[in-house]
Amino acid sequence: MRWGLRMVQHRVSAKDVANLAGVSRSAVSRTFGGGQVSETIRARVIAAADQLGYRPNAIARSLIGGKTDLIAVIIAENDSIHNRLLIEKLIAAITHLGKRALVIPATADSDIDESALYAFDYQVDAIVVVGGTVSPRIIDQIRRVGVPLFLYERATGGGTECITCDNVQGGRLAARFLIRCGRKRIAYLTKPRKTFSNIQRREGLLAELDDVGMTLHAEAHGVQSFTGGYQAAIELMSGAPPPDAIFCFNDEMALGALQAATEMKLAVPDDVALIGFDDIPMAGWPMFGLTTISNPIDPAVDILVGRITARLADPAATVEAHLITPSLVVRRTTP
Amino acid sequence: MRWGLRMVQHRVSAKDVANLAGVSRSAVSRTFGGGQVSETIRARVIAAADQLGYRPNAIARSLIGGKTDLIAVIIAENDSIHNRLLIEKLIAAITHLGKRALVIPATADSDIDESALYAFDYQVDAIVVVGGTVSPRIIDQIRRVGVPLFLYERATGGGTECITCDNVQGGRLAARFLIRCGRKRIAYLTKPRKTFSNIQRREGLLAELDDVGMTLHAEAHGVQSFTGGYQAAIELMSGAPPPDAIFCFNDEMALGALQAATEMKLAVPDDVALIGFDDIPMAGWPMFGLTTISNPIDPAVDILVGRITARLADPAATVEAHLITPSLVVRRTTP
DNA sequence: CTGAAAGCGCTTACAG
DNA sequence: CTGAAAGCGCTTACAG
Repeated sequence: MRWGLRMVQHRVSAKDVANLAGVSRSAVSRTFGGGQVSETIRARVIAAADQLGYRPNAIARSLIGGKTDLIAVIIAENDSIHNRLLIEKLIAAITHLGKRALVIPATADSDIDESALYAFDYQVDAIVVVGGTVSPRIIDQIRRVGVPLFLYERATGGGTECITCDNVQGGRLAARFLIRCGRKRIAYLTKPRKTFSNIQRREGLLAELDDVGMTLHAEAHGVQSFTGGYQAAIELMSGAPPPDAIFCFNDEMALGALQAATEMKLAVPDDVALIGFDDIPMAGWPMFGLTTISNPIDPAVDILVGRITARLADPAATVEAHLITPSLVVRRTTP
Repeated sequence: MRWGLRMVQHRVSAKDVANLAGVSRSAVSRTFGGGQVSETIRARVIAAADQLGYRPNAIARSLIGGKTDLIAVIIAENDSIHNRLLIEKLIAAITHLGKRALVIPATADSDIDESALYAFDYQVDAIVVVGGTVSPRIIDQIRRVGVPLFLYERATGGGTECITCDNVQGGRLAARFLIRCGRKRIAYLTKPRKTFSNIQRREGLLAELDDVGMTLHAEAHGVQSFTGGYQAAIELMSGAPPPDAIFCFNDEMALGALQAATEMKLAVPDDVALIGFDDIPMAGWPMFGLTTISNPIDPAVDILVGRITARLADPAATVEAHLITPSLVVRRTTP
C-alpha cells in the first residue's frame, strides 16, 4: 500500500481508554473532569490513559462545558514597541491563568470587526482589543452572547470595559515640566492619525499650556516610527524660530527627533528639549537618556487579567473604566 | 428577577436558523459549508442567518471535519528583538492563510513539552516552535497523530522539519571579514547558554579562524541583552591585550558592546571592530551603524507558511530541513 | 460509586 | 435538491 509507510493512527479517545481499562466512558470522563470516582477505577483509567497517551479533547469538552478557555487577543495597533511589550506580557499572563491566547492581528480598522467575528466563531471566553475599537454593531453582538470585551488604550462612550493610560494627564505632565524649565516655544511632534491616545496627549498638552496663557508653538506629523520622528523633527527645527522644546507622541519618534537634533548640530537639551512617551527600555539606554512619560505596562496587564477573571467568574459583574497613571521620568534630554 | 437585567441570550445555532427559515438543519449547514443548495433555500437561509446574527460554531464544526484551522505557535525564546519580529510576521502570515494562531509562551525548557501538549488538547492542525525544541517522547506523540511540527532556529537529529539560519556560515562570514580587515585578536561575546544558534555561530567563527591558522583571542559571556553585552564587553576590553575585534552573538549585545567601547574611550572601529548578528532595524539607525550578519525574517516566514500549507495539503509530504542564507551587512563599526 | 443515555452544534453519507 | 439520522468526543443528569 502506498500509504502504508506513514499510516496515521487515529487520535485516542475516551472510548479507547474505557475499553482498555474495562470501564465506561463516563468513568474516564470523571477521572479527568474531577468527578466522583473510586480509587480503583481512577487508577485503572490513569494507567490505560498513560499507556495510550490519552488527553481529553479540549474542543469536544468545550462543546458541553460552554467555555473554551480561549481568550482572543486582537491586535489593532502593533506599530509601537510599547504595545508589543504589553501584548507579550498579556499573552504570558493569559497563559499563566490556565487559558490559551488566540492572537489575531488586525492591520486595518475594518479588520478589527472581522477579527472579533473570528474570535466569536471559536467561542472564545473573552476578547481583548489592543489599540483599537470594534464597531457598535459588533459590540452589541458580542455583548448579547455575554462575552466580556476589553479595550486597551481606547475609550468608548460606554458599556464596554476599557483600560487606558491617562493620556491627558501624561500630556499635562510633559507640558508642565517644560514650562517649569522655562521653555517658551513648545511643539508637538506626532503621527497624522488622530487615534485616541494621540488626541488625548495633545489635549493634555494644550490644556496645560492654556493654563499659563501659552499656545502651541508648532506641530508636525510623521509616520509613527524612528524615521517618522526624525523627519518631522527636521521640519520642526527648520522653522523660524524653531521650537525650544518638543513633546513627542512616543519614544520611538522622540529618538528619531534626537537624531535629527544631533545632525542639525542642535544641543539637547540646551537648544531644544525632548520628551517622549511610554518609557520603553531603550529610552533608558545610556546613549539616549530620553526624558519621557512612563506608561506602565505591568499595572495595565494586572488590571486586564484581574478583570478578565472577575468577568468570567461573574457574568453580571459591572463594567468598569480603568485609568493607568503616567509619571514623568526625567533623564538627559530635558534640563 | 435579579438576573433579569443582564439576561444573556443563548448563542444562535443552525437549528434556530433552520426553524426561522423553515428548512432543515442540513440546509443551513450546506449553505455555510459550501454544499449543494438551491438558490431559493440559500437565500432564505442567508436572510434568516442575517436576522439572527448566526455564525457557524467553528469548534463544533472542527469536531466533524477533523481540522480546527488552529496553528500553535510555541514561543520558546522571545528574548531577542529578531525572534519577536519573526513571531509577529509569522502570526500575521498564519492569519492571512485563513488560519488562527494559538500562541503559547514557554518560558522554561520543560514548559515547551507542556505547551505542545496544550496545543495537542486543542487539536491544532500544526505546531511551530520558535527557538526551542520538544522532547523526543512528545515529538513521537505528535507525529503519531499526524500533526506537522516545525522547529525554527533549532535543528534536530532527524524526522522533524526545521527552518534555521545557516549560523555556521554566519559565523564564518563575520570571521572572514574581520580577518580580511587585518584584525589579529578576535573575540566572541555571547550568552552563557549553549543554545543551538550560539554553538553554531561560534563553530563558524572558530572554523574560519582555524582555516588561516588563527585562534580565538578571548570569549566573554553576559545576559542576552544590551546590558549583558555591555558588561561582557567591558570584561573583554579590560583584558591585556584587549581584542581588536569582537563578534557578538546578536545585535542587542553588540549595541551594548558599542556603548562600552564609547565609555572606555575606545575608537570603533579603529581600536576595536564590532559585528553583530540578525540585522534588526535598530542596527541600521544612524547613531549606531552596526555592521552585522543579516538573518532575514521574510524568507524564513515564507518557507514556514509554505511548508505548513504543503504538509496540511498532503500529510505524506516529505519532511525537509531548510537553511536560510545569512549575509554580511557592512556599516560603520568595522573598517 | 457506576453505566447507559441524552445532548452540545455541527457535517455527511443515506434515502427519497 | 432535500430532510432524517448517525456520529464527531465529550459531559452530565438519570437510574441503579
